[in-house]
Amino acid sequence: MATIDDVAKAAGVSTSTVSYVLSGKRPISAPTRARVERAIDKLGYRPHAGARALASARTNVIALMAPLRVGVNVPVIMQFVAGVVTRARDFDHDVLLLTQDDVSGLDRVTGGSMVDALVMMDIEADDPRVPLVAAAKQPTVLIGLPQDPEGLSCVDLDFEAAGRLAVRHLARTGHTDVALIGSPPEVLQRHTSYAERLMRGLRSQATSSGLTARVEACDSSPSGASAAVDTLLATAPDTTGIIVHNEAALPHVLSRLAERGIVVGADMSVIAVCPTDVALSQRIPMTSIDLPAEDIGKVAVDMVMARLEGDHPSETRLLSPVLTERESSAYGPAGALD
Amino acid sequence: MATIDDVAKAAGVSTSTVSYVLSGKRPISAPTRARVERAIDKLGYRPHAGARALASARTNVIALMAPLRVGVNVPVIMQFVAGVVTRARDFDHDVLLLTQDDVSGLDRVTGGSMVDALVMMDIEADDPRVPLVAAAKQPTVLIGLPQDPEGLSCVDLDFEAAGRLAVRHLARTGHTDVALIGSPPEVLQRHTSYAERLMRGLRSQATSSGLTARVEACDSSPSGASAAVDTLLATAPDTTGIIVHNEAALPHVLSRLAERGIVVGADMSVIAVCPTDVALSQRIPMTSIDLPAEDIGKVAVDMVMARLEGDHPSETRLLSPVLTERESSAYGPAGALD
DNA sequence: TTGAAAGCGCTAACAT
DNA sequence: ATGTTAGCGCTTTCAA
Repeated sequence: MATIDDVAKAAGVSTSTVSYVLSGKRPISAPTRARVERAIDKLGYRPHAGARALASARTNVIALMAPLRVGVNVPVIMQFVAGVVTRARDFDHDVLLLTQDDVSGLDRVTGGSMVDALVMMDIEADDPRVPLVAAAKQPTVLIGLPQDPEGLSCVDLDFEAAGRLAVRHLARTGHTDVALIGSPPEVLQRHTSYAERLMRGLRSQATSSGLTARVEACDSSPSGASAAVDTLLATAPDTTGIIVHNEAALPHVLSRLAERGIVVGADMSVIAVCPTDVALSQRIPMTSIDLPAEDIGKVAVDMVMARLEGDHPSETRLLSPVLTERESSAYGPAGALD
Repeated sequence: MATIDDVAKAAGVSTSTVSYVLSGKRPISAPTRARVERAIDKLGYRPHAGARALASARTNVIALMAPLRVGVNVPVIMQFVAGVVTRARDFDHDVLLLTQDDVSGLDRVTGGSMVDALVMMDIEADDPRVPLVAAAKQPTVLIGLPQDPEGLSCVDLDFEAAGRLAVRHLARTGHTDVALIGSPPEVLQRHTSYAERLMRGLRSQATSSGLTARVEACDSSPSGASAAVDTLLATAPDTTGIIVHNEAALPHVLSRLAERGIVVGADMSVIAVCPTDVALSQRIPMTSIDLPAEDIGKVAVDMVMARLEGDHPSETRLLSPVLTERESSAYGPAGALD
């Protein structure tokens, strides 16, 4: 491998000149620059990442800590990851992938200066990783919210607003008895923040809109989804509006409703909270509140890069939910209220 | 951040002693080792990854190039990724994630010495990435097979054997007219190797077992799956055995068969080629040939590490397919033949 | 506009 | 069993 000295020699300049041609951190005359550039690609020169990191204290790598457990919303996670990786490249950074159950990985990559910054997904209310990254010298952005986001940078869909929006929409379209079919019990037990935030918004809006709102946890399996639907209809037979916040269970919920002879979009209004592509690939196009997973991943990178450049303060950004009406919802028993 | 010199000072030894305590590359007396270790965790010392890479020409990072495009078998990809990441940690390596459409990333990470080795997924017959990695100084393992695997390290399920195995099983259980519902047309157009290999095995076995075998490409959407089923039953109404090699389409294929009043496991035998967890999460437990995605990811790492250590030659490892009978298959019109 | 040279923090050959 | 020291390849002051 050619080194910067080889390039300097070949171009008849000093090593620092080559370095500055590469970094653009000081003006270089056109002819010099040309000679250096020619030497660079004649030799196929690539700066050595380790040497660069050692000298500059910059790695051009960010860490992404993602839940790699198989089974839970994998496609959605991939959308976040894709957003992060794509945007990182825009900032000339690569992505080091860490898994959730490798908490010691945080120490390793931050302490060992392997990365310039971190993005962490799937934050729980009382997440053990948060104190670790708060103590690290690298800036971190969380996708999701811990209990106390004070002093941290976070980004997520505003799930509380999404809960309110969904209920408000159902209320306005004449529904009086609504229900949430939500995350699997395990997710709730871990107090994963998005699940609880959505429930909070839903309950508060139900109260202020004067609706009854029931909540069912829902295992993502077909049988789990069937059970949730059956329980719901047994205990609250007057329900005419369902909010589904569980991508994996959604198709099974719809199947079960169909099996029971309930026509979605007529007898029952169903609003999904999920990425748009998921909403569109169901048996009928779903009225949904978009979970813009890829965008959130990109915003996370934007935020972490901003903190890396200037001394931006930490901030929490909650993206406003957008509801799009499609074919799975209709007016309820009370009719139009607007 | 504490440096190795700080540690040496605190422990009253030389820097090299600290280095050797860390690497275990030469014997250290028990008391010395103890003093060094105490100093290390008193200071919270972490070796600087860049410095280490510069001095040792080892990064302890491997690159994983994975298709991050949303939509195609994402959960299965995640299983491969999980296997790679997990096993890499066993070798004290981290994983740098590259995406397929970032071909220049290969140059960047190899030329810049960012990684010790590479694992590449989703290999196409004439993959443009293959010549690049073949020229790199880092060893590479491909998950999948290019047209000409000569001189390359590859690992995959033996899809050709899987195709044969599936057909042989159907033949033995009395089926005479079988069909493949396979990958989406895009995948076939890219000549993704696994799709073609499975078809080849299926056709050759059909010939030697004297069966008729029809092949349908199949878009992963519900409507694509319905169309494939409908076309199949229209053009080959005597079909009693179907092999499905398309995880995403599988549930929709089963739904369509059910809609048409065809009872899977009685009127129609269906064999799925997919990870076992996918086979088990269908409406009925599927007879399947396992795609051991996580294992394959692990083997890929094992192979790449072996090449990194000794001077192992390149090799291609094809894992033997295993068929497990469950409830989706039964004897066909010709009855038991064994 | 360019060059010289001092590190960055570690590893490993060479000594003892 | 341990210490000394010469790099590894780059960035960035300091000088010109």
